[in-house]
Amino acid sequence: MGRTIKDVANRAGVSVATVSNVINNTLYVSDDLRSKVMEAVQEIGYRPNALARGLRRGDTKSIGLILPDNTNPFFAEFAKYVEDMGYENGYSVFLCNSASDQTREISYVNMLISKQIDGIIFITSHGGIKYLEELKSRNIPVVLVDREIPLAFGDAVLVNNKQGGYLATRHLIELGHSKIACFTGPSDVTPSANRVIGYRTALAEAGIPVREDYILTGDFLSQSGERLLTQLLALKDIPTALFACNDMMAIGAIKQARSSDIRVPEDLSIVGFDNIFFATAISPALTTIAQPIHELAQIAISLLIDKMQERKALTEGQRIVLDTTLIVRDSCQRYEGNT
Amino acid sequence: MGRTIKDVANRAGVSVATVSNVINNTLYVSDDLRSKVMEAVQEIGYRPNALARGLRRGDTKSIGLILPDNTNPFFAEFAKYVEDMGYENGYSVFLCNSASDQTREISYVNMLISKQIDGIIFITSHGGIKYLEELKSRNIPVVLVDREIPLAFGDAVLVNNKQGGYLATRHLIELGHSKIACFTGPSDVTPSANRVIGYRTALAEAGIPVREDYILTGDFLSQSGERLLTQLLALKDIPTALFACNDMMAIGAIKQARSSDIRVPEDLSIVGFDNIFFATAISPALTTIAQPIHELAQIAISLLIDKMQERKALTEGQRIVLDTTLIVRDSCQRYEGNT
DNA sequence: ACTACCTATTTAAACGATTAAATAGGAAGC
DNA sequence: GCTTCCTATTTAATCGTTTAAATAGGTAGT
Repeated sequence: MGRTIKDVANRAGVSVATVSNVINNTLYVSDDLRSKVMEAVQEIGYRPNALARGLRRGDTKSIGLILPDNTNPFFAEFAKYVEDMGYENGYSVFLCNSASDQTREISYVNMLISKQIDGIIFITSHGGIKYLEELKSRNIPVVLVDREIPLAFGDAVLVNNKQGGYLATRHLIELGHSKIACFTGPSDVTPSANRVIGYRTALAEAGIPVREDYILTGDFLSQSGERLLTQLLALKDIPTALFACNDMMAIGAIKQARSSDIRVPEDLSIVGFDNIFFATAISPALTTIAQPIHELAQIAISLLIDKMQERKALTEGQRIVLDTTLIVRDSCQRYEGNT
Repeated sequence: MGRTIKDVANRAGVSVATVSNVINNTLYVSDDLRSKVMEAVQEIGYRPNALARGLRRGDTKSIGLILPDNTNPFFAEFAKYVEDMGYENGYSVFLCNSASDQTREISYVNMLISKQIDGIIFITSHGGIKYLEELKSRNIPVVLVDREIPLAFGDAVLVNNKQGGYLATRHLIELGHSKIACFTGPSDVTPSANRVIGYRTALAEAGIPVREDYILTGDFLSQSGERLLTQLLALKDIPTALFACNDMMAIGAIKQARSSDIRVPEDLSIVGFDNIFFATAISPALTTIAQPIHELAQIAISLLIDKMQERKALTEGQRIVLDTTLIVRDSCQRYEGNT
């Protein structure tokens, strides 16, 4: 027993067009036929084939969400909001972890194009724009999130990372620190680059020379926070404060500090970035820079939905920048030592 | 300019069948035509339309992943493994958060059916099997994970939750505790129900009477751990130990304990369940029951892939149960008080 | 030289929907 | 009663593939 529109039509004794019109409410259908159709739909448990429908209509009500790693609470939360708002608007979302690997990003973009998704939300880790060009030429809307790349088209929802890095660093300076280290992310990922710029700006403003050996490059994962802290402790002149470019590395650092008998915040003050839930759960609770993640996701998806529903040629994209805020908790302390 | 197989065929001066045969390597095509086709494909940037292909072939290389909340690190990790192995096998995955809401689960199942996914990995929160029946009748493979429901068909990959609950509780008993509370999840979710059974078994075995007022029901979220701990502290006879049915609630409890001036583990020993990454990051590091999450995901997806590729009528499903292990960290202490 | 048989390629029929265009049947106007 | 005009419904084209069946062209066998 099939379950196609034709089966419904046969059973109800009408044409497929009528069934379609009932289902989609596209044309007037008499009450008589309408109820016959609905009955037949129930009886055989008919459910429209979205492939056929999409092929004909030219859309799929599916979107792609490409991000580095859904396991990072920041992205997890973001994904959840996107999925949630997508659901409310009738879209399903493909989860695509790029693992910050460009090849994989490209491969996912191709897969998504092939699957005819209606739009993409993209938290990229790489600067390349070749594949974005292709999306443009196919008129597929894209919203770039969090990580800025020179955009030929598409909207971008960004966080003011420079301001965030500045805020974090200034907080430490105001607490009397001058030996402030920085854990950054891979250099071709703009968010952390900008956070470091903010860091440098704050130091410069305070007349504190930047020490390049205090700036260590990690990969945003907790383990690299551990590793970098060990590296930091091996320096001759150990810093008294640390700005980690994301919370996961900050948490890794705290963890490593604990096992290295470095007390936080007594021996080392730490500021993170992201304000993930676990920043409140660990001990000491992490002082951090909050990204407006809900707003970020909300804006991203509604921009995307707008574009998807317009259906006209894509226009030059918007570029929205959101501010960050400093959240003071227990991982920082006034520096009392001799400077 | 279109980008269909027909455009490729025209440009290469061959029929669409030939193009298709080149692309899919289905029939022999002379080197001459083959290279002409490949060239044309490159030139116009052709990418097969997966809708049309799926419609014709009867599969989509997409699977659905339904789980309560991708924000919970346990599920996040699970999702990541699934996505990863899916990717390696050419499948894309739809992320579906049910928020433990049955209506939403059903609605997602319908959506997925409509989108013609090839299979579903389902971490359900509810016992209903109506929709599973429909999947069966449509011959869509399902793998149930972690949460057992009477399964008419489909495979199930489970964790021995009774054993886990038992292990956790016995650990506390061996440390000398007898007043042991338990934070459980919603009652119609089997994993926590089974964990509680394990808890009761261990108590019974040690001859400790079960106190029903020590068993509190939460919802697996960290906030409910906080709330339940407050509730617990309001009791006349405050327990000295706590078994939380998942790590998130345990973490919530630790957080709340901290702000209630209850020391962990000095005043209260806590065992969690799941062994999420953050169990190691918080302080005190959480003693917990580890679920073999990687294995769980790995088995789930490979069972699913097997079924999807067999393409024959679904057989009675397998039921695989994995064991848990106790991971001792710093959140428990020997009870020295007078019993 | 004619049939027989391959083999490389093409033709055309699906797949399951949507929808523009065609049709049939009634009501209304004269 | 005949045309005209609606309106409810159906017919058939279409979306972009895959693939079974048809075809054409060549080689070999006798």
